[in-house]
Amino acid sequence: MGGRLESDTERGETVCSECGLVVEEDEIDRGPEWRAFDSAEKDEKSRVGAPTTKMMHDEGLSTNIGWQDKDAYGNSLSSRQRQKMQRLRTWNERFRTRDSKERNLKQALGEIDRMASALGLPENVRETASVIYRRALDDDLLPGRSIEGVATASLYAAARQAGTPRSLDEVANVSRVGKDEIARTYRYVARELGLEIEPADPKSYVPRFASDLELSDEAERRARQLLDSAQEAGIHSGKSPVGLAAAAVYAASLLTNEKVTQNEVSEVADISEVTIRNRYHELLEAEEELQS
DNA sequence: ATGGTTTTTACTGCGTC
DNA sequence: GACGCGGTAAAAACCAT
Repeated sequence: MGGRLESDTERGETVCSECGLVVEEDEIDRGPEWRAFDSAEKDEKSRVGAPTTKMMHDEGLSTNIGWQDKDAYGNSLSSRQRQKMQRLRTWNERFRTRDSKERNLKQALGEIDRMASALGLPENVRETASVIYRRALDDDLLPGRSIEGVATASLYAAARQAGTPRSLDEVANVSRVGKDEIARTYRYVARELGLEIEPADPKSYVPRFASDLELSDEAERRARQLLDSAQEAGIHSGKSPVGLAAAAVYAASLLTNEKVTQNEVSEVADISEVTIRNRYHELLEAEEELQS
């Protein structure tokens, strides 16, 4: 290896290929664009650019103590000096990993906060999310995964645990990683941490949808009731909870004469109208059978 | 990878305002 | 004519194997 200077055009940096020293950087600002003026734009911009994090937070510029017990002239060290060096090595290693974790955490918590407020999630959810993230970090679940990904997964998990779930799509919309990675990371983290993850209860979506549509409490109650009957009838397996919830809300709006259109429901629930139709038929059937 | 299931997309027809 | 709604077929996404 020659230690040449290489221009990394993708990152806009000129770095020494051997030691990783960055000679010039930030010729290009490739940070994400945070501002979006309408929802279409939001979709585009929220995904701009990969997270900056390189494998080592300091990009390999921190101190390393050589493993050979030689001094600067190549002479061997006395055993007393060797012990000293050994101690230095372990301490250096400790400090390095410690503040690497700290930076990691700092960035992750920032992201969690950002996403949580974009999704309108309350304080306690953010706290749960940070706890989950911390545990993931302590259990060394991070290597091989992006900070952003794990942070998003933590938030997703926290929201579900708190009974105020957000769908994968919603979460993916405010995250800088795609939803497949979020799903994968979430599964992994949940398994490794032994998180209890009952499938999301459709009812937990109802309040949010109802209030987005400005429906009465009565309608909201009705929707819950519909979902209870559905559960009795066992219409539950395999169908998406969000779809069920959306259908229940729609049906309830009909039953209480507060007409909202299928289209409106599909908007706030992020579910297709067809699915609403199919589900709400099933819901009404189930309820009728329950009467007899 | 595969096959079965669910969801989405796109299109069509009907009634109403 | 646009809108809300219902149905259908085919494509796509999802999930367990």
